[in-house]
Amino acid sequence: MAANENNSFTEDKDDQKTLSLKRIITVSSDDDDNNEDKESNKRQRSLSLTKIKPSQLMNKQPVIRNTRQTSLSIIRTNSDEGDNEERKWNLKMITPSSSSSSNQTLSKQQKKKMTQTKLTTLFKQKPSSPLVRTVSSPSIVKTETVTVTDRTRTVSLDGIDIDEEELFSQWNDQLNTSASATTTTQATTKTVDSKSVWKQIFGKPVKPKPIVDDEELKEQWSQLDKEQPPGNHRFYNPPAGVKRTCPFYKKIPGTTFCVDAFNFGNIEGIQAYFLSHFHSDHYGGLNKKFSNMLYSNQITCNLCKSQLGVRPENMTILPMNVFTNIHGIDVALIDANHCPGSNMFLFRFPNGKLILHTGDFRAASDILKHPLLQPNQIDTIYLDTTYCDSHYRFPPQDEVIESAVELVSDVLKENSKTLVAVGAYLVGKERVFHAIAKALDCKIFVEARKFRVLNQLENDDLSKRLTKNPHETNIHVVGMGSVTQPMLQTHIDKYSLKYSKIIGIKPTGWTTPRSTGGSKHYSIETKSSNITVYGFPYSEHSSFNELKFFIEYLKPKRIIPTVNIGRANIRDKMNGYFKQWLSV
DNA sequence: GCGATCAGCT
DNA sequence: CACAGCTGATCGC
Repeated sequence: MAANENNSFTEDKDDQKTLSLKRIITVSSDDDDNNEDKESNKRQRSLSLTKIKPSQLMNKQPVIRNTRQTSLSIIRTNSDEGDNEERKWNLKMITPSSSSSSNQTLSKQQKKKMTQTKLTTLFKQKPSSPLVRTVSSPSIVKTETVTVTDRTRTVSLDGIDIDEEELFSQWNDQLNTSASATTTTQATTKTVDSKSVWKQIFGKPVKPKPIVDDEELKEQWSQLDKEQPPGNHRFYNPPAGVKRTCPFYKKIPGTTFCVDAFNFGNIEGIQAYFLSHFHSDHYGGLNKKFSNMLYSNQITCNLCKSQLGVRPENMTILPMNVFTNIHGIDVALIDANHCPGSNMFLFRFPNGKLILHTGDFRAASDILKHPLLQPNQIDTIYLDTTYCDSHYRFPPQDEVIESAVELVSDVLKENSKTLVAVGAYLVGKERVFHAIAKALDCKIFVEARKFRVLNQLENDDLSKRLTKNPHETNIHVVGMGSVTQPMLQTHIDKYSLKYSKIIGIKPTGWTTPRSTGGSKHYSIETKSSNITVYGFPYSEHSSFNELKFFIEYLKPKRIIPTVNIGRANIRDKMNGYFKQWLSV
């Protein structure tokens, strides 16, 4: 297909024709859920959101609040200067056509098969979970999907073909060296020299592009500053009696969609409520009374039902990696590499314009290889800017996991009567304790609620290693907040007959990596005779350099950050980064 | 007695 | 800090 061969967002009717159209069949739920839900309801109180402290509102940065009018986003000039040709990519996406047919007479199995994509192993589809089976489709929703069946593509610049594998391995090398090149102090802030990377990749320097401030967005942010005090907008709640309104950055302009916005009741003009993943600061406000239509992936919908009691008729499960037409806009879910059941949303308008909402994500070369994500094609990116500051550097997840596995086996070799407590979120950080359990070939103890949650993540090997019996294994999963000296003491006291020592593993991106000379990526946070707490720089958000590469590769026209946006000075700083990245 | 929300804390 | 909560208190039904 020829639709994506140039930079602009042109309409191309042929595009639509060459892609195969498939229809998802609505399957009604037979509510086969068990009574475990009742038990989970007892835990509801834990799902409330944290509010900002009054003291925080009072004493922080009053000057900045009232004196700075700041902008946040940028528009890349994409106009018709001749210089544009310099940066023009030639992208080809080969999409073999397949026949479209009526599904009315197909068997259940065939229907299921049709909703699945044939991408590479990177984006393998899992079979539907039995927990929530409904694909609710009220009449207003069209459920035609456009299936992308091939991720083969070639990238060339000025007639030179680029080997994508080479390109991405260059990036990985750069990221690795920059992550480990930290000194013990925070003295050097080494960031990757993108210009040289791009020069290596393309064999010649790339001309910088002029960047223009986005006045419209500037205005939207300053409006928001007037409505809300500086601080964390994600947790902001207005004074009693004042209803909080949905901020602009949670709405997708030109649509009736919002993303991760459940704290605002019925939002005016919104028909479709998208949820990117099951973390409380994103689903906050969602409960069984929810009466609109939520759109998310299978895993997240499972969790919304079992943990929050959201009714299946209020949820539409969307398939991964294909476009589904919702209220006239195509939407594709792309794995976000954050927690299980996390996805990004790619919205495609009838005229071809693309908007990407990353939700929470960790940028990786695998994500950039996705056939739906290509350079110079995206208009606006709503970006997870959690670690958008140059001092946030951490190693690739695999390396950190390897370190954790090594540490645990070393400790167990030295003293087999050691209990290993691995910190995790309700959803998130699974790879750490899973890898340890796989290496030791042992089971994983988790509490009853977490047992249910982990069994909904469609990970068979993980599921079969879980146990609710703490005596069956010395790998225990605990909440991240429980990985402290006193709480680990309490924990080991319960099992003191069997264990003489306990180590805590705290895998969080806030742990700055420390150069220990080798490949060990951990630090000792606290230590006593029988208790040691280890911090591992294991992050499920992008590091600064990963964000940088992500943006430098995709080159959107406009960036709207979704985290750390409560303070104008921080927004200014991020805006400065965005300008640099887009001009490379 | 239950669920929802809030304050405080990590 | 910010992440993604957790615990305990209070309020409405």
